[in-house]
Order: sequence, then C-alpha cells, then structure tokens
Amino acid sequence: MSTIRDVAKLAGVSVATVSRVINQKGYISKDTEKKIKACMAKLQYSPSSVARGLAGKKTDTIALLIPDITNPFFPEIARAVEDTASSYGITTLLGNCDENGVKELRYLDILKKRYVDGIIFAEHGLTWNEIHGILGSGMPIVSLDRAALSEEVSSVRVNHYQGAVLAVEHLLSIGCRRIAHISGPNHLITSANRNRGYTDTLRNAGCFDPDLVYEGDFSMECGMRVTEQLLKENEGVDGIFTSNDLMAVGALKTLIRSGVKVPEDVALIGFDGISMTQMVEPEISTIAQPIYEIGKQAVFQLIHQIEDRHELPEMTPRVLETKLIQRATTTRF
Amino acid sequence: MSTIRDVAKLAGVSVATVSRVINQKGYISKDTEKKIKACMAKLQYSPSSVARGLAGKKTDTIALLIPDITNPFFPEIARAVEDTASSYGITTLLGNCDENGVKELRYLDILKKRYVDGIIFAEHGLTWNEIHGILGSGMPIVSLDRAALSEEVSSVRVNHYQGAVLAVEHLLSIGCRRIAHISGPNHLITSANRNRGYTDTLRNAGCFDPDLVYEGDFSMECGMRVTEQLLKENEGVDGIFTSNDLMAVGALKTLIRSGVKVPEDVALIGFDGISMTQMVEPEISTIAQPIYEIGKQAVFQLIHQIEDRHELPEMTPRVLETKLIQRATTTRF
DNA sequence: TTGTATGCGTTATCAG
DNA sequence: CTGATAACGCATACAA
Repeated sequence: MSTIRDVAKLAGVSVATVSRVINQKGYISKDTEKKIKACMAKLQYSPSSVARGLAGKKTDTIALLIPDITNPFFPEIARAVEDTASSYGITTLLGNCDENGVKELRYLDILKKRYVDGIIFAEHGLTWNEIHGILGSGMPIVSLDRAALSEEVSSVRVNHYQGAVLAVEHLLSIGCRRIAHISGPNHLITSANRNRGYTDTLRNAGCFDPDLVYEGDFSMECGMRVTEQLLKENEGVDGIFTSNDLMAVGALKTLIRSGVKVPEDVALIGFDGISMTQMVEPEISTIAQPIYEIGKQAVFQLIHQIEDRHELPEMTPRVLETKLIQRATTTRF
Repeated sequence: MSTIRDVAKLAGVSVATVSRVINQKGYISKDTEKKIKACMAKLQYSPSSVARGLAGKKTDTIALLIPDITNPFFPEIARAVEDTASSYGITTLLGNCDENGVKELRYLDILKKRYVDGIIFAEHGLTWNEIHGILGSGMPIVSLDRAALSEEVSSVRVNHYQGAVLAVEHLLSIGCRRIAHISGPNHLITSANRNRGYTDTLRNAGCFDPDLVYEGDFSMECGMRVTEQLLKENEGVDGIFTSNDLMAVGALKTLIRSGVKVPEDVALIGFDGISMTQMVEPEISTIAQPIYEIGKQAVFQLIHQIEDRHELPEMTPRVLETKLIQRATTTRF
C-alpha cells in the first residue's frame, strides 16, 4: 500500500500539496494537481481513513448498532440507514450487540475514539452514565428507541402508542372482544408504549382483561410458546395482538397447528411491518412502522450533529406515524 | 476522552510504562502496575484502537462483508462468526455490500488500511486484480464462496454439489420424477455447483429435462414469480428443488395459492437450512449447511493468518458436508 | 524496571 | 501557490 509520501515523492512535491488535492482545500495550480492525480492513480493510492481519523478528520463512516441481527426488523432498518448514508457518501459499519451489554460496550470502546463520525443505536441497554460518557467524548449519537425519553439525546420518534391503538381498534372493529396481547420485554420503552396503547384502548372499550397479557421477548419461538400457553389458559380468546411481527409469525404457527382457524376463530395482528409477514400463509396483518423513513431520519439527524453545513433536505423531526396494513389474518367475510 | 498521556501524567510515569501495562509486555513492578491501573480506571481510560491500528498494532477487530443482509442466511452466518470471534476477544464489524460492487470496494478502501485485522467475505464480486491488491496489502482474508476455486485465497469449503445430490436423490426417493430446479445466479460458484449436482443426479436417473431449470436470484419474490411461470409452462412437475431456502418459501407460497397440494402434488426442498423454513406451514425440507461450523472455521482460518501463535483448537480445514433435513414438504404418506 | 525518542499516515499551521 | 513541521494516540527499539 502506498502512502501519501510515496505519491509526493513520485510527483516531486510535498505531502502537504498532495493532501491539498485530496481534500480540495487551498490553492493549487492546475498543472500540479493534474500531475498529482496521475501519480495517485498510478500508485493506486487511497488515503488511510485510520490515519485520517487520528488526525482529527472525518472518516465518512458511521456505525449502526443493532440488538439482534436475526430479527428481520433490524436488517430492514439497516438497509434504510445504509441507503441513505450511502447517498451522502457515507459508509455504514454494522455492529450486532446480541442483546448483550458487554458486546455493546465493546463496540463503543472501539468506535468512540474516532473510528467513526457518529453512531446510531437501534435499541440499547446503556445507562445514563454510559451515554453521557459517549456524549462527553464528542461522539454524535442518535437513538431509535428512546422516543421522548429525554431531550438530551437525539432520537427519531415513532408513535408506538398510537400504533397499538390502531391495532386494537382494528381487532375490535372486526368483532373481536377477548383480545390477548403478547408484549415485548417491558423494560424497552417501545414495547411498553405499545402495551399502554393496547391496555388503554381495551379499557375504553370495556373489555380489558389483565389475564390476557403475556410478556414475550420478540422472538418467534416465544410467539409459539406463549400462544400455546395462552390457548390453554384462556377460553374464548378471539384476537391476538403481538408486539412485533416475529412473534406474530410464531403465534400463527401455533394457531394453525392447534387447528384454530385464522381469522375465523382467532384474528391476529403484529407490529413492525417486516416483509416476512407476507411470506407466510395466511398473510399477517400488521402495524407497519415507516422503516425506511426511520432510517433516513436517523441518518439526517446524525449528519446534522456531525456538521451543520451539509445541505440536507429540510429536517422534519416530526413524530413518525405507523400504518395499519390489513391482510388475511384479520379479514373476516 | 483521556489519552495514554493523561494516565501517565496522573500516575507520574512515562507513556511507555503505561503502554506496557496495557499490553502486558516487558517488565513492570507490581506497584507501578497497580498504580497505573488505578489511574486508568479513574480516568475511564481505554486505548484508541485507531491510534493503535496506525501504530501497527492489532486492533482485535475483523470485518465480515455480506452481500445481502435481508437474506436471513447471512445474518445467521454473521452470528456464527461473531460468536466465535467474540470468544477470542475479537469484535466483528459487519458490512452489507448489497450485491453492489461499488459498495464492496468502498468497504475495502476503508478496511484495507489497518482498520481491521482481517476480512471475511461471504460471497464477493471481486476481480482477481482486486483480490491481489488486498492480499498484497498484507490484509488477511478468508472467503466463504470461492470453494476450491483457488489455492491462493483461504476459504472454507462446503460441498454444495453433494448437497444438491442429496436433495434430488431425496425427491426421487419419495417418488418424484419431473423435478424442477430454481437455481441461483449462475455466476456464483456455489449456485453453479448446486446446479451441477441437480443436473448430474437427474441425468443418472434418466429424468433430466432442461426445460425444468430456471435461473433465480435467491430472493423470495423470485421464488414466487418463477414458480408461477414454472407451473404455467410445464405439465406434471411433481417436485421442486430451489437453490436456497428463501426461494423455497416463495415457491411454497405460490404453490399454496395456486391450490397445489404440498407435498402430495408437488414436493419442495430448499437449500441452506435457515430457521425461516420452520416458520411457515407446512415446514420446508432443506439441505442444511453447517452454518455455525462455517462461521467458526472462517474465523479460525482468519486468526491463523493474522497470527500463528493463537492456540486454536486443531484446525481441520476439511470440506464441510451438508445434511438433509426432511420436513413436511417432502413427507408423503 | 522505567524513560526517551521515533514512526505510523494525515491534516493543519505557518512560513516561504 | 507550495513546503516544512507539529500534532493526533499509541507502540517500541534503545538507553538509562
């Protein structure tokens, strides 16, 4: 690998001059610029982002930390983030934290020191101390989950509560009255908000029953297991709202295997809007998050923190809304 | 963020001494070591991997480049790689290339210069020139797809050919005679090998029909579309072997929607062994790759290139075999 | 056992 | 317009 010095030597100029043409900064004569560019090409030179990072420059690289790469929701987020970042010449590095605090910290340790220009968290298990540590280090961050939890850390906000309301109202509208809920981990704010939306709506309708709420962990296996338990422990459940799509897929499976007719006996609706809901039969109704928009806004917010000049399309950090997508599992004739 | 110099100052020693305790290298008195460690803790110091990389040291970080993060096979590979790497204290950075040569090169540009200690490619579109460029730069690489294509680049080898043979023999054994194949992109060696396995086996059995071979692109949509076309253009197809599981899921969907009974009318088998095959009803038979083992071997091979000393469990770079997993889509009674 | 000095590849500040 | 040279944070021969 050739360095900036090799180029300088070959071109018969100083490294400073080469650096200038690389960064399009300061004055350089057309002649030397052309000569230098030729030399760079000949040596197949490309600047080291590491050295560049050390020298305090931007690396044009951001990191996206996700909790579980095998949950398709996050790969879809990743694509959105990557797409957007890519269109600004920014490369995205992914870190899979595996719901594991230790790994999360390990990533941070690596990234904090100018490895990347900024970090996007899709759901994190950090303490406030740790977050302040990062913020203090000057590393721009954006969070995808702490909706409205604090003004201190930039985040893209999705109205999970309203999404859950949509889901439950939909189930009510097609005639369901005993509607169960398989929630996500209660310590996650997103999950908790969906839970509230469910509870409130059902209370208003006068058919809330705490026995019908089960805490899940967002995995498909859990969706299967809990649904089994749910069917065993309760009579007359005629609708299920799962806090994410993966659990809905699991639930659907158990329902079919148990000989329960979907949606005739039990209607089913998930949350997220991942494409897997369309891969199964019957296709699963869901509350779709604006996945692409989420990724896009996250990148916008991050870039804004990194530098204010970037001429970005008007930042609209409004709260993003979810959308009901009705499919076979909630369509009764 | 505190630097090594801050620690040195606080501890009243030189940076070299601090560096020694960080790297457990050279002699240091128990006393100063303890003192320095205390200072590091107090300052919440952790060394910058960037500077460390620049200074020619290992970064204990590797990169895994995957072609399509939304194909669940790769997240599963990623988990295996991460798991293994993690157990050796190595952090894995992911890059999603999106089947996009430009992005692939962009990642390489970033990674090449001592950003990471090594790179694992899960399927790449690099030319030999480009590969040599990386090799020449001293960056260790391991490839997951170029099975047996060259001795120059280290790779973990899976017997895709034999896997396809297994699949087709299985279909034959349950009575299928007109067996269609939806292949992957023909320019991918893995996909081509599976295709050969299919063709050879069917030829030997005397029932090969080139009209029943369709080229797909490994996506679910493609699985749906091609299956539709396949049903329209051919009579009496009684078995389908798709070159990966995602296409099998798509195929299954089309079959069910077309009122075709699976497996009574048409049996179906996929390839890869991703867990999604168990999420649908009926569950899909598949040729399972030893996903975890693949990731593990890739990491082992990479570490071996990075440094020879690491006491790794006996390296067994044997060819990995696939395994038939029979499920409902090929179980006739 | 510990300190000094130098280099890693770039950028940035000042002089020419 | 261009060239030295000092950072950036760390590792490492070489001294002490």
